[in-house]
Amino acid sequence: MDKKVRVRFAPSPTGPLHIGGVRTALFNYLFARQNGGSMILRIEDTDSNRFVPGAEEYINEALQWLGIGIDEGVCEGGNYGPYKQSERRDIYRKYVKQLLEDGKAYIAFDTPEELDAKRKEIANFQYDAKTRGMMRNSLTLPKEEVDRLIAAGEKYVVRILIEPDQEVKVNDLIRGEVTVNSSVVDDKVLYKSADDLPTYHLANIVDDHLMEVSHVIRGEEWLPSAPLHVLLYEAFGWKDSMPQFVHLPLLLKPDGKGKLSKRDGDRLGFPVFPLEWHDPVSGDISSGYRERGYLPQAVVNFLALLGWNPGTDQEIFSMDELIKEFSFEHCSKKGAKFDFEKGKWFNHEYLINMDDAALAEIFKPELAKHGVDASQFSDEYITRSVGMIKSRISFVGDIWDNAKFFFVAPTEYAPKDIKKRWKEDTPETMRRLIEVIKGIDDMTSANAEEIVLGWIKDNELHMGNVMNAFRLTVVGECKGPHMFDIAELMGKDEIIARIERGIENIKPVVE
RNA sequence: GGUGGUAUCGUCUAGUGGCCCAGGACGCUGGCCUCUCACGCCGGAAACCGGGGUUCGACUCCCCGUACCACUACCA
Repeated sequence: MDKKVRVRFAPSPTGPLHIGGVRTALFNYLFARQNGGSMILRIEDTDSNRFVPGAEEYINEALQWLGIGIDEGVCEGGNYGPYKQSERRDIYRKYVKQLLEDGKAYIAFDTPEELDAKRKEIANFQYDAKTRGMMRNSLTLPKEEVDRLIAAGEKYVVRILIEPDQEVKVNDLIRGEVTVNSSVVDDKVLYKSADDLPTYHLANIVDDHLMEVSHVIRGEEWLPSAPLHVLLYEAFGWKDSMPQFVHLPLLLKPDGKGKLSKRDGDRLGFPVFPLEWHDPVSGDISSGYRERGYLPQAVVNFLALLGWNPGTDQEIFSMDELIKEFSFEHCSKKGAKFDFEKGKWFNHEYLINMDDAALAEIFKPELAKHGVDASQFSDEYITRSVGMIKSRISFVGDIWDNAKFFFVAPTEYAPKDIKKRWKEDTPETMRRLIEVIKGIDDMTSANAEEIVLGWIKDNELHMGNVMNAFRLTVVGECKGPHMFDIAELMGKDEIIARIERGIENIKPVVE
């Protein structure tokens, strides 16, 4: 009885894909994969005024980066194309005509100015059964006049004819049945002759029907127009094959009120776009998760948990696990405030659990960016160094800050650590330490540690002071991995050289 | 203003009438570990919007109020 699952993600190419849109795409994808269905990418470019060059390419690249696969679309092809609405004019024209002929819609000549005037004149003005009798349309004008106006090239729109006082029921998989009285839905514009294009509402219904979409999974902002869509399916006589509706809760601002917007990212300092976006008109650059050093799996995982939960305590999910566990029953009805700190934590988790060698590959370009020739170091050396520091980073970009000492000897030493750990007698102690290290044959971490610590103990030196001064000369500051692990990896010569440089360059802070 | 939706720790959330004097996670915080910074481990503070019902029993069901969100374009 159930038809094949076919879902669509239908963005408008009016700018970069917003993170909320990404979440919608993700849920569509998860549901499609879970049910062995198809994921369609449809470009809704029915507003010629808002077209932005590059936006469509951006959408494709972003979805690809995140691993949200598309089965049918402009790039992928498919049997239900074209997948770009601006290329479907002929189709829409045919269905507009059908509606007109069936008396389900009518032609209206009211100009935007006339409508504005009416809205000012009448409180809560709405183009509907109560008001259309006083407007300029094919219901009030004689047929000859209508024909004359059209022939004269007068711009017009086609509006749906809504029967008042009908109970319209929208069945939503997350919210249950929502009932609205048709008297509050207006005679929406379905088609505008000015650009020979339908509006979203008409195009959406026609395309979903023709593309045999089984589930319309979209943001909650569409819920208020869902009754109109139901009425459109009825007007076309497609009620029986109408798709199942699912309205996802919105992504909200972290602070304050309202939907998450581009501005919030700028204001609060986190990306609201998956990829960096260069606005072709304003030249503005908006930061992206990818460029910020996020792993796509972490972004996906984080987004999935915004509005959905597994019903268990598990929080880390691979895409495959999400596909397996996802369900609308466990989707929240409530909008979710976007919490950047939690997103950061997810990335940290993914970085920590990442294979050291894989992380090293990601890090190599960063090395080059900082003027380090990666070929100077063996893969093993790079791999082991990132392995040692990965527990203290949240982003790919943090690797360099934490691991640079493995590749470049410190030239500056942290003043606050000098103050705390570099005393008058420290240089002498460090000279003695060099002698001790020179005597170590096997620099393996545990062995070197035993010898050095034994020396500290036998000479009744202060463990914290000696070790931190040692660390200061090698790392440049008092932080980082276990000292003897560092020493093992860098080798005896390099360690001794660094201690010598430290003795020469570090001057005690005199107060 | 109108219509619709939603309402559990600061945030994401579990909870589908008794298992809840409400569980997990992020963040915050005390401690342990320790040569440092992290990680890790052990602890802590922190919530059922208000009022009426229904019921032997409500975080859970109903109603009212309140708050918040969305929509209210020839944009999507």
